[in-house]
Amino acid sequence: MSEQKQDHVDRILAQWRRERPDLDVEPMGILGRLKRLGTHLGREVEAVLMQHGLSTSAFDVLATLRRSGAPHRLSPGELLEMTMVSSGTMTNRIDQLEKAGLVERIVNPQDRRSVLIALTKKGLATVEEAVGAHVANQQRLTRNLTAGDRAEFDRLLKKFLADFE
Amino acid sequence: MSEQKQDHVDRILAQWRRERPDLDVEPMGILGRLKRLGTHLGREVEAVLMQHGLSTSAFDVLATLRRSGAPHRLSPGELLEMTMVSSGTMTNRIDQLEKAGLVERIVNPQDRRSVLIALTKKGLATVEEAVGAHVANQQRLTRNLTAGDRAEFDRLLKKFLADFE
DNA sequence: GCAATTTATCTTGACGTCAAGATGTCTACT
DNA sequence: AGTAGACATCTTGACGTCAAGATAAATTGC
Repeated sequence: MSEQKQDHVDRILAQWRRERPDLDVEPMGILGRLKRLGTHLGREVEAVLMQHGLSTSAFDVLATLRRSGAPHRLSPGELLEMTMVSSGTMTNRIDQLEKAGLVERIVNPQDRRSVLIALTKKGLATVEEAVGAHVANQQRLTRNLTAGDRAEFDRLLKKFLADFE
Repeated sequence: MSEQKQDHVDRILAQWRRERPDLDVEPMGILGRLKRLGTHLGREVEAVLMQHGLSTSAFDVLATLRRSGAPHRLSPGELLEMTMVSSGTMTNRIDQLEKAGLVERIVNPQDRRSVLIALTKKGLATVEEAVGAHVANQQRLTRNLTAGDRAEFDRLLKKFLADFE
């Protein structure tokens, strides 16, 4: 019972059912909602991080370094493994953060092919502040789901995600 | 019971719990999985559309025109309402599709500020073919979820999405 | 009718991303 | 030692996106 009101995606599906009744659009509903939700959430997250002078990309790198624990140093390759981006993208992110004085490249005397990316004092202070606001924002964004909804949603996301990683 | 194995996001959360036990990271798990899943799904979708010579962006516009029904014409403004992108992005998408001969701009004699974007014969043929492959791909991507999972997942997505639109 | 406002689309410049390949370094084997 | 291959990072060029503002046309109010 208590079918929710027709939303944007329902209208899209209704158009397809009228125009192409041969297609099974149930998966399209799920994937369409997932994509729209991701876009909305991404924008909400970005808005808060921007108040701390960070893009989502920049925050991702700083947060990865921070949660790796002291001394807050990882190689570009290690950062790459944790962030689903290409090597070129990571190089670019590190360049920007270095220009902003939030990380520094430290040569690795053991292996001169590689470098270590280290949080600077300023980078650590910035990410510590930003992560608090970010987590509070994430709580705000999920507060309209009940505890049961959140648990069930997370279970389904984890199961679905497991198909791809 | 039957807790699933630790995944990438679980490892991130474990790091945060060790480094910042003061933070409540439950929402971060949900939002993190949602983002990663969206990235994976986006790449899978793109791969199939590329086989038909289309980017996801291009397909979105062609599909919006197709499902609007004959004569498959909408103004840029109408396309904008349905696609969550900025006006500059839509102009660029239409430019690319026009160059490729998949749509054409038709002047609107009623209102010379606006134009109508129409699927060409080639555009219609392309999207009809692509949408079949796309829907089949979406079924493949969701086939590891049970019917019950899919219904529940869709319910939660719809409820969550409603907060933002 | 005419000016001010609103509407619809397009332009510009900046940013983040990727794939492909270049560069420099290390390792293993001869 | 020397060389072939593997490895780690960076460079390049193309693409899609956005915010902000430009342009042009329609509408409203006087």
